[in-house]
Amino acid sequence: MTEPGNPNPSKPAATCGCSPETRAIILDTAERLFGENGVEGTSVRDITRAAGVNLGAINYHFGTKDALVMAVFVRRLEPLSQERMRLLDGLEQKACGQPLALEDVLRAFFDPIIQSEENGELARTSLARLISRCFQEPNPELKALLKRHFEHVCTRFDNAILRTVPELTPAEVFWRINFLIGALNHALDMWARFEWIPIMGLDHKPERPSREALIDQLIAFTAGGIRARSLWNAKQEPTS
Amino acid sequence: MTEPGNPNPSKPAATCGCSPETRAIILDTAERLFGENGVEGTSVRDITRAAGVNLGAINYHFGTKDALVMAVFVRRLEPLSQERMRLLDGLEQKACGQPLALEDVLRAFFDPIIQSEENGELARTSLARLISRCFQEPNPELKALLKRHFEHVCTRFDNAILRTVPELTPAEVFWRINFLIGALNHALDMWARFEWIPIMGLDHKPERPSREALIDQLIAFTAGGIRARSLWNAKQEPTS
DNA sequence: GTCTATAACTAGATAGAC
DNA sequence: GTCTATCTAGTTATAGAC
Repeated sequence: MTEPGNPNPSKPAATCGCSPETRAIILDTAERLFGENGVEGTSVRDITRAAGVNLGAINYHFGTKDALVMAVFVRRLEPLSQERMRLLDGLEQKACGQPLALEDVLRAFFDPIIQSEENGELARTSLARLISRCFQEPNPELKALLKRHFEHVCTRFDNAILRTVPELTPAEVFWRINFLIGALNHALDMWARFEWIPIMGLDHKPERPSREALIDQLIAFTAGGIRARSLWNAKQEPTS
Repeated sequence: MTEPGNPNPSKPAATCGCSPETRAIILDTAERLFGENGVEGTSVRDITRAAGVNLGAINYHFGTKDALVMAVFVRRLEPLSQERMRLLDGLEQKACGQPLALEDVLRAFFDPIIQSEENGELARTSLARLISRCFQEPNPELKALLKRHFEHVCTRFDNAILRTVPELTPAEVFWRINFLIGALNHALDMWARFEWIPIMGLDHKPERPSREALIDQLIAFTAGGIRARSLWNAKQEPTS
Protein backbone atom coordinates (compact mmCIF):
# COMPACT_ATOMS: atom_id res chain seq x y z
CA MET A 1 0.00 0.00 0.00
CA THR A 2 1.38 3.38 -0.89
CA GLU A 3 2.35 5.64 1.92
CA PRO A 4 0.61 8.96 1.71
CA GLY A 5 3.51 10.94 3.08
CA ASN A 6 5.15 12.65 0.16
CA PRO A 7 8.87 13.17 0.77
CA ASN A 8 9.13 15.36 -2.28
CA PRO A 9 8.23 18.93 -1.37
CA SER A 10 9.65 20.25 -4.62
CA LYS A 11 6.48 19.22 -6.38
CA PRO A 12 5.11 22.06 -8.46
CA ALA A 13 2.16 22.63 -6.22
CA ALA A 14 1.40 26.03 -7.60
CA THR A 15 0.97 24.88 -11.18
CA CYS A 16 -0.34 21.33 -10.90
CA GLY A 17 -1.57 21.33 -7.36
CA CYS A 18 -2.87 17.79 -7.30
CA SER A 19 -1.76 14.26 -6.57
CA PRO A 20 -2.48 12.07 -9.55
CA GLU A 21 -1.79 8.89 -7.64
CA THR A 22 -4.16 9.41 -4.75
CA ARG A 23 -6.91 10.36 -7.13
CA ALA A 24 -6.43 7.23 -9.20
CA ILE A 25 -6.22 4.99 -6.14
CA ILE A 26 -9.47 6.42 -4.86
CA LEU A 27 -11.15 5.86 -8.23
CA ASP A 28 -9.92 2.26 -8.42
CA THR A 29 -10.99 1.46 -4.89
CA ALA A 30 -14.35 3.16 -5.22
CA GLU A 31 -15.03 1.28 -8.44
CA ARG A 32 -14.33 -2.04 -6.80
CA LEU A 33 -16.41 -1.32 -3.70
CA PHE A 34 -19.30 0.12 -5.69
CA GLY A 35 -19.32 -3.09 -7.71
CA GLU A 36 -19.23 -5.26 -4.62
CA ASN A 37 -21.60 -3.43 -2.32
CA GLY A 38 -23.36 -0.87 -4.42
CA VAL A 39 -23.06 2.88 -4.26
CA GLU A 40 -25.42 3.27 -1.33
CA GLY A 41 -23.75 0.41 0.46
CA THR A 42 -20.32 2.03 0.28
CA SER A 43 -19.37 4.92 2.53
CA VAL A 44 -16.53 7.30 1.86
CA ARG A 45 -14.94 5.85 4.98
CA ASP A 46 -15.02 2.40 3.43
CA ILE A 47 -13.26 3.78 0.38
CA THR A 48 -10.58 5.77 2.12
CA ARG A 49 -9.87 2.93 4.54
CA ALA A 50 -9.53 0.37 1.75
CA ALA A 51 -7.52 2.76 -0.38
CA GLY A 52 -5.17 3.62 2.46
CA VAL A 53 -5.71 7.32 1.99
CA ASN A 54 -6.92 9.98 4.30
CA LEU A 55 -10.55 10.47 5.11
CA GLY A 56 -10.45 14.02 3.79
CA ALA A 57 -8.92 12.99 0.49
CA ILE A 58 -12.21 12.29 -1.25
CA ASN A 59 -13.62 15.66 -0.42
CA TYR A 60 -10.36 17.27 -1.39
CA HIS A 61 -10.13 15.57 -4.78
CA PHE A 62 -13.77 15.25 -5.74
CA GLY A 63 -15.73 17.62 -3.52
CA THR A 64 -18.59 15.30 -2.66
CA LYS A 65 -19.34 11.62 -2.70
CA ASP A 66 -21.80 12.15 -5.54
CA ALA A 67 -19.12 13.78 -7.64
CA LEU A 68 -16.85 10.81 -6.97
CA VAL A 69 -19.60 8.46 -8.10
CA MET A 70 -19.95 10.33 -11.36
CA ALA A 71 -16.19 10.33 -11.88
CA VAL A 72 -16.01 6.59 -11.34
CA PHE A 73 -18.64 5.87 -13.97
CA VAL A 74 -17.44 8.45 -16.48
CA ARG A 75 -13.91 7.10 -16.39
CA ARG A 76 -15.11 3.70 -17.57
CA LEU A 77 -18.13 4.49 -19.71
CA GLU A 78 -16.40 7.05 -21.87
CA PRO A 79 -13.77 4.71 -23.35
CA LEU A 80 -16.22 1.81 -23.41
CA SER A 81 -18.71 3.67 -25.56
CA GLN A 82 -16.02 5.05 -27.81
CA GLU A 83 -14.49 1.64 -28.39
CA ARG A 84 -17.86 0.12 -29.23
CA MET A 85 -18.52 2.86 -31.74
CA ARG A 86 -15.05 2.54 -33.18
CA LEU A 87 -15.44 -1.18 -33.78
CA LEU A 88 -18.85 -0.71 -35.35
CA ASP A 89 -17.46 2.04 -37.55
CA GLY A 90 -14.74 -0.34 -38.69
CA LEU A 91 -17.25 -3.04 -39.55
CA GLU A 92 -19.41 -0.68 -41.53
CA GLN A 93 -16.49 0.73 -43.43
CA LYS A 94 -15.28 -2.72 -44.36
CA ALA A 95 -18.76 -3.77 -45.45
CA CYS A 96 -19.18 -0.86 -47.88
CA GLY A 97 -22.92 -0.68 -47.50
CA GLN A 98 -23.48 -4.43 -47.46
CA PRO A 99 -25.36 -5.75 -44.41
CA LEU A 100 -23.11 -6.76 -41.54
CA ALA A 101 -22.86 -10.20 -40.01
CA LEU A 102 -24.89 -10.30 -36.80
CA GLU A 103 -22.11 -12.07 -34.93
CA ASP A 104 -19.65 -9.32 -35.84
CA VAL A 105 -21.99 -6.63 -34.58
CA LEU A 106 -22.48 -8.47 -31.32
CA ARG A 107 -18.77 -8.94 -30.89
CA ALA A 108 -18.23 -5.23 -31.36
CA PHE A 109 -20.67 -4.68 -28.53
CA PHE A 110 -19.26 -7.31 -26.17
CA ASP A 111 -15.53 -7.21 -26.76
CA PRO A 112 -14.76 -3.73 -25.38
CA ILE A 113 -15.96 -4.80 -21.94
CA ILE A 114 -13.38 -7.51 -21.63
CA GLN A 115 -10.59 -5.79 -23.45
CA SER A 116 -7.47 -5.07 -21.52
CA GLU A 117 -7.58 -2.28 -19.05
CA GLU A 118 -4.50 -0.74 -17.62
CA ASN A 119 -5.00 -2.59 -14.35
CA GLY A 120 -5.51 -6.04 -15.73
CA GLU A 121 -7.88 -8.65 -14.44
CA LEU A 122 -9.00 -6.82 -11.35
CA ALA A 123 -10.07 -3.75 -13.27
CA ARG A 124 -12.00 -5.79 -15.79
CA THR A 125 -13.79 -7.63 -13.02
CA SER A 126 -14.68 -4.36 -11.38
CA LEU A 127 -15.93 -2.95 -14.65
CA ALA A 128 -18.19 -5.91 -15.23
CA ARG A 129 -19.80 -5.66 -11.84
CA LEU A 130 -19.99 -1.90 -11.98
CA ILE A 131 -21.83 -1.92 -15.27
CA SER A 132 -24.17 -4.66 -14.20
CA ARG A 133 -25.09 -2.49 -11.24
CA CYS A 134 -25.31 0.86 -12.93
CA PHE A 135 -28.68 0.25 -14.52
CA GLN A 136 -30.27 0.01 -11.12
CA GLU A 137 -28.80 3.00 -9.39
CA PRO A 138 -31.49 5.37 -8.19
CA ASN A 139 -29.29 8.49 -8.30
CA PRO A 140 -31.01 10.74 -10.87
CA GLU A 141 -27.84 12.49 -11.97
CA LEU A 142 -26.21 9.15 -12.58
CA LYS A 143 -29.25 7.97 -14.51
CA ALA A 144 -28.96 10.98 -16.76
CA LEU A 145 -25.29 10.24 -17.31
CA LEU A 146 -25.97 6.63 -18.21
CA LYS A 147 -28.75 7.55 -20.55
CA ARG A 148 -26.53 10.06 -22.27
CA HIS A 149 -23.87 7.41 -22.76
CA PHE A 150 -26.01 4.53 -23.90
CA GLU A 151 -28.28 6.55 -26.11
CA HIS A 152 -25.79 6.99 -28.91
CA VAL A 153 -24.32 3.53 -28.70
CA CYS A 154 -27.61 1.70 -28.44
CA THR A 155 -29.12 3.62 -31.31
CA ARG A 156 -26.18 2.75 -33.52
CA PHE A 157 -26.32 -0.92 -32.61
CA ASP A 158 -30.08 -0.96 -32.82
CA ASN A 159 -29.94 0.25 -36.39
CA ALA A 160 -27.13 -2.12 -37.30
CA ILE A 161 -29.01 -5.11 -35.93
CA LEU A 162 -32.22 -4.01 -37.59
CA ARG A 163 -30.44 -4.25 -40.92
CA THR A 164 -29.00 -7.68 -40.24
CA VAL A 165 -32.38 -9.12 -39.21
CA PRO A 166 -34.87 -7.29 -41.43
CA GLU A 167 -37.68 -9.71 -40.69
CA LEU A 168 -38.01 -8.37 -37.14
CA THR A 169 -40.00 -5.28 -36.28
CA PRO A 170 -38.19 -2.35 -34.64
CA ALA A 171 -40.03 -3.04 -31.39
CA GLU A 172 -38.84 -6.62 -31.41
CA VAL A 173 -35.26 -5.55 -31.98
CA PHE A 174 -35.60 -3.00 -29.22
CA TRP A 175 -36.58 -5.63 -26.67
CA ARG A 176 -34.10 -8.18 -27.87
CA ILE A 177 -31.31 -5.69 -27.39
CA ASN A 178 -32.51 -5.29 -23.85
CA PHE A 179 -32.51 -9.07 -23.38
CA LEU A 180 -28.98 -9.06 -24.71
CA ILE A 181 -27.86 -6.34 -22.32
CA GLY A 182 -29.37 -8.22 -19.41
CA ALA A 183 -27.69 -11.47 -20.40
CA LEU A 184 -24.35 -9.72 -20.77
CA ASN A 185 -24.53 -7.91 -17.47
CA HIS A 186 -25.68 -10.85 -15.44
CA ALA A 187 -23.19 -13.21 -17.04
CA LEU A 188 -20.28 -10.88 -16.37
CA ASP A 189 -21.42 -10.33 -12.82
CA MET A 190 -21.69 -14.08 -12.24
CA TRP A 191 -18.34 -14.60 -13.89
CA ALA A 192 -16.71 -11.96 -11.72
CA ARG A 193 -17.72 -13.65 -8.47
CA PHE A 194 -17.62 -17.24 -9.49
CA GLU A 195 -17.78 -18.48 -5.94
CA TRP A 196 -21.47 -17.76 -5.59
CA ILE A 197 -22.35 -19.18 -8.92
CA PRO A 198 -22.74 -22.83 -8.03
CA ILE A 199 -26.37 -22.07 -7.56
CA MET A 200 -27.25 -25.54 -8.64
CA GLY A 201 -26.61 -28.76 -6.85
CA LEU A 202 -25.30 -30.00 -10.15
CA ASP A 203 -23.57 -33.29 -10.62
CA HIS A 204 -21.46 -31.38 -13.12
CA LYS A 205 -19.43 -28.63 -11.50
CA PRO A 206 -18.75 -26.26 -14.36
CA GLU A 207 -15.22 -24.99 -14.82
CA ARG A 208 -14.79 -21.28 -14.97
CA PRO A 209 -14.40 -20.37 -18.62
CA SER A 210 -12.02 -17.73 -19.86
CA ARG A 211 -13.56 -14.39 -20.57
CA GLU A 212 -13.07 -14.95 -24.26
CA ALA A 213 -14.88 -18.27 -24.08
CA LEU A 214 -17.70 -16.68 -22.15
CA ILE A 215 -18.07 -13.99 -24.79
CA ASP A 216 -18.13 -16.65 -27.50
CA GLN A 217 -20.95 -18.33 -25.64
CA LEU A 218 -22.76 -15.04 -25.28
CA ILE A 219 -22.45 -14.33 -28.97
CA ALA A 220 -23.83 -17.74 -29.88
CA PHE A 221 -26.71 -17.34 -27.45
CA THR A 222 -27.67 -13.79 -28.33
CA ALA A 223 -27.28 -14.29 -32.06
CA GLY A 224 -29.56 -17.30 -31.85
CA GLY A 225 -31.99 -15.31 -29.76
CA ILE A 226 -32.06 -12.34 -32.07
CA ARG A 227 -32.57 -14.51 -35.13
CA ALA A 228 -35.35 -16.50 -33.48
CA ARG A 229 -38.77 -16.44 -35.06
CA SER A 230 -41.10 -14.28 -33.01
CA LEU A 231 -44.02 -16.02 -31.34
CA TRP A 232 -46.09 -12.98 -32.21
CA ASN A 233 -45.84 -13.74 -35.89
CA ALA A 234 -46.06 -17.46 -35.34
CA LYS A 235 -49.43 -16.93 -33.73
CA GLN A 236 -50.83 -15.58 -36.98
CA GLU A 237 -50.52 -19.00 -38.56
CA PRO A 238 -51.83 -21.74 -36.29
CA THR A 239 -50.65 -24.50 -38.57
CA SER A 240 -47.77 -25.63 -36.36
CA MET B 1 -33.53 -9.44 21.83
CA THR B 2 -36.79 -11.35 22.07
CA GLU B 3 -38.68 -12.21 18.95
CA PRO B 4 -41.05 -9.29 18.67
CA GLY B 5 -42.67 -10.72 15.57
CA ASN B 6 -46.36 -10.93 16.09
CA PRO B 7 -47.19 -14.64 16.17
CA ASN B 8 -50.91 -14.33 16.52
CA PRO B 9 -52.33 -16.25 13.59
CA SER B 10 -55.52 -17.01 15.41
CA LYS B 11 -56.24 -13.48 16.40
CA PRO B 12 -58.96 -11.78 14.40
CA ALA B 13 -58.10 -8.36 13.12
CA ALA B 14 -61.22 -6.45 14.03
CA THR B 15 -61.41 -7.22 17.73
CA CYS B 16 -58.36 -5.56 19.16
CA GLY B 17 -57.23 -3.07 16.58
CA CYS B 18 -54.03 -5.04 16.38
CA SER B 19 -52.17 -5.07 13.17
CA PRO B 20 -52.38 -7.83 10.68
CA GLU B 21 -52.67 -4.94 8.28
CA THR B 22 -49.71 -2.93 9.46
CA ARG B 23 -47.41 -5.86 8.94
CA ALA B 24 -48.61 -6.37 5.39
CA ILE B 25 -48.45 -2.66 4.60
CA ILE B 26 -44.87 -2.57 5.79
CA LEU B 27 -43.96 -5.58 3.66
CA ASP B 28 -45.61 -4.08 0.58
CA THR B 29 -43.97 -0.72 1.05
CA ALA B 30 -40.57 -2.17 1.82
CA GLU B 31 -40.76 -4.37 -1.25
CA ARG B 32 -41.51 -1.41 -3.46
CA LEU B 33 -38.79 0.79 -1.99
CA PHE B 34 -36.21 -2.00 -2.02
CA GLY B 35 -36.97 -2.47 -5.69
CA GLU B 36 -36.70 1.23 -6.43
CA ASN B 37 -33.71 2.22 -4.34
CA GLY B 38 -32.12 -0.99 -3.17
CA VAL B 39 -31.96 -2.36 0.33
CA GLU B 40 -29.02 -0.22 1.37
CA GLY B 41 -30.62 2.82 -0.19
CA THR B 42 -33.80 2.43 1.84
CA SER B 43 -33.94 3.38 5.50
CA VAL B 44 -36.54 2.14 7.93
CA ARG B 45 -37.63 5.75 8.19
CA ASP B 46 -38.26 5.83 4.44
CA ILE B 47 -40.42 2.75 4.80
CA THR B 48 -42.47 3.84 7.78
CA ARG B 49 -42.99 7.29 6.30
CA ALA B 50 -44.17 5.91 2.96
CA ALA B 51 -46.28 3.26 4.64
CA GLY B 52 -47.89 5.78 6.96
CA VAL B 53 -47.07 3.73 10.01
CA ASN B 54 -45.12 4.51 13.11
CA LEU B 55 -41.36 4.50 13.21
CA GLY B 56 -41.34 1.83 15.88
CA ALA B 57 -43.60 -0.49 13.91
CA ILE B 58 -40.82 -2.17 11.98
CA ASN B 59 -38.90 -3.05 15.10
CA TYR B 60 -42.07 -4.20 16.75
CA HIS B 61 -43.17 -6.47 13.94
CA PHE B 62 -39.84 -7.67 12.59
CA GLY B 63 -37.23 -6.93 15.24
CA THR B 64 -34.54 -5.57 12.97
CA LYS B 65 -34.25 -4.15 9.49
CA ASP B 66 -32.36 -7.24 8.39
CA ALA B 67 -35.20 -9.47 9.53
CA LEU B 68 -37.62 -7.31 7.56
CA VAL B 69 -35.43 -7.70 4.48
CA MET B 70 -35.50 -11.45 4.80
CA ALA B 71 -39.27 -11.43 5.32
CA VAL B 72 -39.77 -9.34 2.19
CA PHE B 73 -37.81 -11.75 0.03
CA VAL B 74 -39.17 -14.92 1.57
CA ARG B 75 -42.74 -13.82 1.05
CA ARG B 76 -42.20 -13.60 -2.70
CA LEU B 77 -39.59 -16.24 -3.40
CA GLU B 78 -41.37 -19.06 -1.62
CA PRO B 79 -44.49 -19.06 -3.81
CA LEU B 80 -42.46 -18.21 -6.90
CA SER B 81 -40.23 -21.25 -6.55
CA GLN B 82 -43.12 -23.52 -5.67
CA GLU B 83 -45.13 -22.42 -8.68
CA ARG B 84 -42.19 -22.94 -11.02
CA MET B 85 -41.69 -26.45 -9.67
CA ARG B 86 -45.41 -27.18 -9.87
CA LEU B 87 -45.57 -26.19 -13.52
CA LEU B 88 -42.49 -28.22 -14.36
CA ASP B 89 -43.94 -31.20 -12.49
CA GLY B 90 -47.09 -30.87 -14.55
CA LEU B 91 -45.13 -30.82 -17.80
CA GLU B 92 -43.12 -33.87 -16.87
CA GLN B 93 -46.16 -35.80 -15.79
CA LYS B 94 -47.93 -35.05 -19.04
CA ALA B 95 -44.88 -35.99 -21.07
CA CYS B 96 -44.59 -39.46 -19.50
CA GLY B 97 -40.84 -39.68 -19.90
CA GLN B 98 -40.75 -38.11 -23.37
CA PRO B 99 -38.50 -35.05 -23.70
CA LEU B 100 -40.26 -31.79 -23.06
CA ALA B 101 -40.63 -28.93 -25.50
CA LEU B 102 -38.06 -26.25 -24.71
CA GLU B 103 -40.62 -23.47 -25.03
CA ASP B 104 -42.85 -25.16 -22.46
CA VAL B 105 -39.99 -25.43 -19.98
CA LEU B 106 -39.13 -21.78 -20.44
CA ARG B 107 -42.72 -20.75 -19.99
CA ALA B 108 -42.87 -22.66 -16.73
CA PHE B 109 -39.88 -20.65 -15.58
CA PHE B 110 -41.12 -17.25 -16.76
CA ASP B 111 -44.86 -17.34 -16.17
CA PRO B 112 -44.92 -17.48 -12.36
CA ILE B 113 -43.22 -14.10 -12.20
CA ILE B 114 -46.01 -12.35 -14.02
CA GLN B 115 -48.88 -14.35 -12.64
CA SER B 116 -51.45 -12.52 -10.62
CA GLU B 117 -50.50 -11.51 -7.15
CA GLU B 118 -53.04 -10.46 -4.63
CA ASN B 119 -52.16 -6.81 -5.10
CA GLY B 120 -52.36 -6.65 -8.84
CA GLU B 121 -50.13 -4.69 -11.14
CA LEU B 122 -48.19 -2.84 -8.50
CA ALA B 123 -47.15 -5.99 -6.71
CA ARG B 124 -46.01 -7.63 -9.91
CA THR B 125 -43.97 -4.60 -10.81
CA SER B 126 -42.38 -4.62 -7.39
CA LEU B 127 -41.61 -8.30 -7.66
CA ALA B 128 -39.90 -7.86 -10.98
CA ARG B 129 -37.64 -5.13 -9.72
CA LEU B 130 -37.02 -6.85 -6.44
CA ILE B 131 -35.86 -10.03 -8.10
CA SER B 132 -33.71 -8.21 -10.59
CA ARG B 133 -31.98 -6.57 -7.64
CA CYS B 134 -31.69 -9.51 -5.34
CA PHE B 135 -28.79 -11.11 -7.17
CA GLN B 136 -26.61 -8.15 -6.34
CA GLU B 137 -27.34 -7.67 -2.69
CA PRO B 138 -24.20 -7.97 -0.58
CA ASN B 139 -25.99 -9.09 2.59
CA PRO B 140 -24.57 -12.57 3.26
CA GLU B 141 -27.67 -13.90 5.01
CA LEU B 142 -29.77 -12.82 2.07
CA LYS B 143 -27.33 -14.43 -0.33
CA ALA B 144 -27.67 -17.70 1.54
CA LEU B 145 -31.43 -17.41 1.37
CA LEU B 146 -31.39 -16.79 -2.36
CA LYS B 147 -29.01 -19.62 -2.99
CA ARG B 148 -31.22 -21.95 -0.99
CA HIS B 149 -34.23 -20.95 -3.06
CA PHE B 150 -32.69 -21.00 -6.50
CA GLU B 151 -30.67 -24.13 -6.00
CA HIS B 152 -33.57 -26.53 -6.24
CA VAL B 153 -35.37 -24.70 -8.98
CA CYS B 154 -32.34 -24.10 -11.14
CA THR B 155 -31.19 -27.67 -10.83
CA ARG B 156 -34.58 -28.93 -11.92
CA PHE B 157 -34.72 -26.59 -14.90
CA ASP B 158 -31.10 -27.23 -15.73
CA ASN B 159 -31.78 -30.94 -16.03
CA ALA B 160 -34.97 -30.41 -17.98
CA ILE B 161 -33.25 -28.16 -20.50
CA LEU B 162 -30.31 -30.52 -20.78
CA ARG B 163 -32.71 -33.20 -21.96
CA THR B 164 -34.40 -30.95 -24.50
CA VAL B 165 -31.09 -29.84 -26.04
CA PRO B 166 -28.86 -32.90 -25.75
CA GLU B 167 -26.27 -31.58 -28.18
CA LEU B 168 -25.12 -28.99 -25.64
CA THR B 169 -22.63 -29.76 -22.91
CA PRO B 170 -23.72 -29.29 -19.28
CA ALA B 171 -21.38 -26.32 -18.97
CA GLU B 172 -22.99 -24.67 -21.96
CA VAL B 173 -26.46 -25.19 -20.55
CA PHE B 174 -25.27 -23.84 -17.23
CA TRP B 175 -24.15 -20.56 -18.76
CA ARG B 176 -27.12 -20.25 -21.06
CA ILE B 177 -29.43 -20.52 -18.10
CA ASN B 178 -27.53 -17.65 -16.57
CA PHE B 179 -27.90 -15.64 -19.77
CA LEU B 180 -31.60 -16.41 -19.62
CA ILE B 181 -31.89 -15.26 -16.02
CA GLY B 182 -30.09 -12.03 -16.85
CA ALA B 183 -32.32 -11.36 -19.83
CA LEU B 184 -35.42 -12.01 -17.76
CA ASN B 185 -34.40 -9.82 -14.87
CA HIS B 186 -33.26 -6.90 -16.94
CA ALA B 187 -36.28 -7.05 -19.20
CA LEU B 188 -38.70 -7.07 -16.28
CA ASP B 189 -36.84 -4.25 -14.62
CA MET B 190 -36.93 -2.19 -17.81
CA TRP B 191 -40.56 -3.05 -18.29
CA ALA B 192 -41.41 -2.01 -14.74
CA ARG B 193 -40.02 1.52 -15.17
CA PHE B 194 -40.76 2.11 -18.78
CA GLU B 195 -40.11 5.82 -18.49
CA TRP B 196 -36.37 5.40 -18.41
CA ILE B 197 -36.31 2.91 -21.18
CA PRO B 198 -36.18 5.21 -24.16
CA ILE B 199 -32.47 4.83 -24.01
CA MET B 200 -32.26 5.21 -27.73
CA GLY B 201 -32.94 8.27 -29.78
CA LEU B 202 -35.00 5.99 -31.97
CA ASP B 203 -37.19 7.13 -34.77
CA HIS B 204 -39.47 4.34 -33.64
CA LYS B 205 -40.79 4.90 -30.14
CA PRO B 206 -41.72 1.41 -29.02
CA GLU B 207 -45.07 0.89 -27.38
CA ARG B 208 -45.06 -0.76 -24.02
CA PRO B 209 -46.04 -4.36 -24.57
CA SER B 210 -48.27 -6.30 -22.23
CA ARG B 211 -46.48 -8.54 -19.82
CA GLU B 212 -47.73 -11.56 -21.68
CA ALA B 213 -46.36 -10.22 -24.93
CA LEU B 214 -43.03 -9.51 -23.29
CA ILE B 215 -42.85 -13.06 -21.99
CA ASP B 216 -43.62 -14.38 -25.46
CA GLN B 217 -40.74 -12.36 -26.78
CA LEU B 218 -38.50 -13.64 -24.01
CA ILE B 219 -39.42 -17.20 -24.78
CA ALA B 220 -38.68 -16.76 -28.46
CA PHE B 221 -35.35 -15.11 -27.71
CA THR B 222 -34.14 -17.51 -25.04
CA ALA B 223 -35.31 -20.61 -26.88
CA GLY B 224 -33.41 -19.43 -29.95
CA GLY B 225 -30.40 -18.69 -27.80
CA ILE B 226 -30.42 -22.03 -26.05
CA ARG B 227 -30.77 -23.92 -29.31
CA ALA B 228 -28.00 -21.93 -30.97
CA ARG B 229 -24.97 -23.82 -32.20
CA SER B 230 -22.04 -23.18 -29.90
CA LEU B 231 -19.08 -21.36 -31.37
CA TRP B 232 -16.89 -23.70 -29.35
CA ASN B 233 -17.99 -26.67 -31.41
CA ALA B 234 -18.18 -24.71 -34.62
CA LYS B 235 -14.52 -23.92 -34.24
CA GLN B 236 -13.67 -27.59 -34.49
CA GLU B 237 -14.89 -27.77 -38.07
CA PRO B 238 -13.84 -24.75 -40.13
CA THR B 239 -15.91 -25.84 -43.10
CA SER B 240 -18.79 -23.48 -42.47
C1' DG C 1 -0.88 18.09 0.22
C1' DT C 2 -1.85 15.36 4.19
C1' DC C 3 -4.04 14.42 8.29
C1' DT C 4 -7.01 15.26 12.71
C1' DA C 5 -10.89 16.83 14.93
C1' DT C 6 -15.28 17.82 14.75
C1' DA C 7 -19.64 19.79 13.08
C1' DA C 8 -24.19 18.67 11.30
C1' DC C 9 -26.95 15.18 10.20
C1' DT C 10 -29.09 10.51 9.58
C1' DA C 11 -29.06 5.66 10.58
C1' DG C 12 -31.13 1.61 13.33
C1' DA C 13 -32.80 0.43 17.69
C1' DT C 14 -35.11 1.04 22.33
C1' DA C 15 -37.73 2.56 26.46
C1' DG C 16 -41.74 4.07 28.26
C1' DA C 17 -46.05 6.87 28.04
C1' DC C 18 -50.57 6.25 26.27
C1' DG D 1 -50.46 -2.10 19.75
C1' DT D 2 -49.26 2.57 18.85
C1' DC D 3 -46.51 6.45 19.18
C1' DT D 4 -42.99 9.79 20.95
C1' DA D 5 -38.55 10.81 22.68
C1' DT D 6 -34.12 9.51 22.79
C1' DC D 7 -29.67 6.78 22.56
C1' DT D 8 -25.67 5.27 20.16
C1' DA D 9 -23.21 4.83 16.23
C1' DG D 10 -22.24 5.87 11.65
C1' DT D 11 -22.74 9.24 7.68
C1' DT D 12 -20.93 13.31 4.70
C1' DA D 13 -18.52 17.35 4.87
C1' DT D 14 -15.45 21.03 6.68
C1' DA D 15 -12.05 23.78 9.20
C1' DG D 16 -7.63 24.15 10.62
C1' DA D 17 -3.16 22.14 12.37
C1' DC D 18 0.93 20.17 10.50
